[in-house]
This record gives sequence, structure tokens and C-alpha cells, in this order.
Amino acid sequence: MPELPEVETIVRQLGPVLTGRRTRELKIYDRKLETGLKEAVPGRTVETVSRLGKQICLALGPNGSDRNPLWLVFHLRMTGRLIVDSDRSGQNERHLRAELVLEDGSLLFYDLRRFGLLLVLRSLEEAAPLGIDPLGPRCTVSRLAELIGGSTTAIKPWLLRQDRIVGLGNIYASEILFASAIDPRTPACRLDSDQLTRLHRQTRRILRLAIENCGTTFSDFQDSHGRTGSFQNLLKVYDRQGEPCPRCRGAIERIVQQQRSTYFCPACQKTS
DNA sequence: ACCCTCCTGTCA
DNA sequence: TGACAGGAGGGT
Repeated sequence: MPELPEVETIVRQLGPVLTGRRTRELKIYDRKLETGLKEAVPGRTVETVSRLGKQICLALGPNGSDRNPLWLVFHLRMTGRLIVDSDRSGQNERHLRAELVLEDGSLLFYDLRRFGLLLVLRSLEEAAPLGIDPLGPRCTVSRLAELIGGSTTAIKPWLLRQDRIVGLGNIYASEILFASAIDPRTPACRLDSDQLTRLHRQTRRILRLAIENCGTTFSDFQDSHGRTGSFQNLLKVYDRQGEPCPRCRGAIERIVQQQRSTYFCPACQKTS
């Protein structure tokens, strides 16, 4: 469900709420999430809450029997939610999959479809290999061009590859390509330098704007207080097939690429 | 580069 | 009933 702006929203909220609090226990309610390392969780302090791509990372400090730090990594996938217990009213308790019990309260992991992940790691290096963060200093136009290299994959599915650039998902990929006036079917390696420049600039602009608006809510996204974002009001093409393009008034189209919907304006978005 | 799969739910 | 859902790993 959540893409980079939604995950960033959650991390910014959880940071002040969780930092400095002490862990009591990690309870697992879905056997898919079972991990032997959960026994290492109690008696630690939450030191930081951070985002790694679309993953939410809690750094836990040492405890009495282990002076090494420990990482809790959540990936919400399609329908995961991280909710602080004081905001749990309104959640469907049937979908509660795990609970980080703190000395005073808890952090609840709900996940309707059960695609989400909860990892307990000794080192963040064990997390999935990731590409560059689009909002980070390493994301330059030339780096983007390097990452694309000779890939003939259509640019829209290319943007979803987390081993190249992290954080983009189905909504923002369509929105970014509309803002960049690039046809989503264009082979990535055929983008010219103007298009690459626009793609780079619009990626960062749209993600920042979405973060300012606390992300996008359709049906599933809620932040850690169980609230919704507002960027859905600013979406130009996503889920708008048949509606007029905000730029040219032509009809927005929906196509399928790699089994996923893509929305675009065939008049405004060009191959080159 | 494609197809399927993992799950559960909603909507036409 | 079938299509679809903001993700991603695996197989061919």
C-alpha cells in the first residue's frame, strides 16, 4: 500500500512517539511472521525510527544480556499499518499481526492481506538490496542515467524496481510520468536528456509535495494515528481513466503493464 | 520480459 | 462472479 511519502509520514510521526521508550516483548499473532530473534527484543530502548526505501526501521539499543543493537524492520507492502495503541480504536482487530509491547503502551502491526514483513535483524545489511533514495544526495540526473543504462524495460515498470531507485510505487510512478510528459511505455534507455532531466526533477518535486500532504489515501493508507493523507486530492491521472486530462482535457487512459494499472494522457505524454 | 503467487476484501 | 487493489519475490 504505502509508497515513499506514506512511509515517510509514518516514520516522522513514530519517531517522537517511540524514541526513548523501552521494549518489553514482541508478540507475533501471525505465524508467517514468526522469528527466532524475537526473544532478543525485550529490555531495549528505541533509539531511532528511520526509513530505508519503503521499510520502517526501529533501532533498538543493547539490553542486559546483549550489548549489540537490534533492528526491527517493518515492510507494510499493500495493506500494512503501524498504529500506536492509543489510536487503535477503529482498527479491525482481526487483522492484528504483531505487537511490540513497550513499558507503557505498544506499537501495533495490522495487515489485512498479510503481505507485510516484520524482520528482526542484527544488522541492516541483511535487509533487501536497495537502490538509491530519490530524495537523497546521490540521486542526480547522471546517476539516474547510469542506473537506467541500456535497459529496454518500459520506463513505468522500471521506476518500480526497488533495486534501482527505492520508494516509488504504482501511484507515484504514474503521477511522476504525467508531470514529466513522458509516455509510460517508452523504453527506459530511449529517454533523451530533456526527458531524464524532467523525470529527475518531477520525481523529487512530487514526492516532496506528497510528503507535505502526509501521503495519499485511497482505502488502505492510515498513518500511525489512524489518520489519512490528502495527496489523493492532488492526483492528476491515477485512477482517473476516462476523466479529462487537467492539461489538455483529453481522456486519461488506463493500460496494464506487468499486470499493474498505468494511467496516463496519450496526448500530453510522449515517447520522445 | 513475462507470468504467477502470496492473502483478504470490496465493488461493478 | 470476476476484476481489481498503493508490493515484491520467484520461476521460466
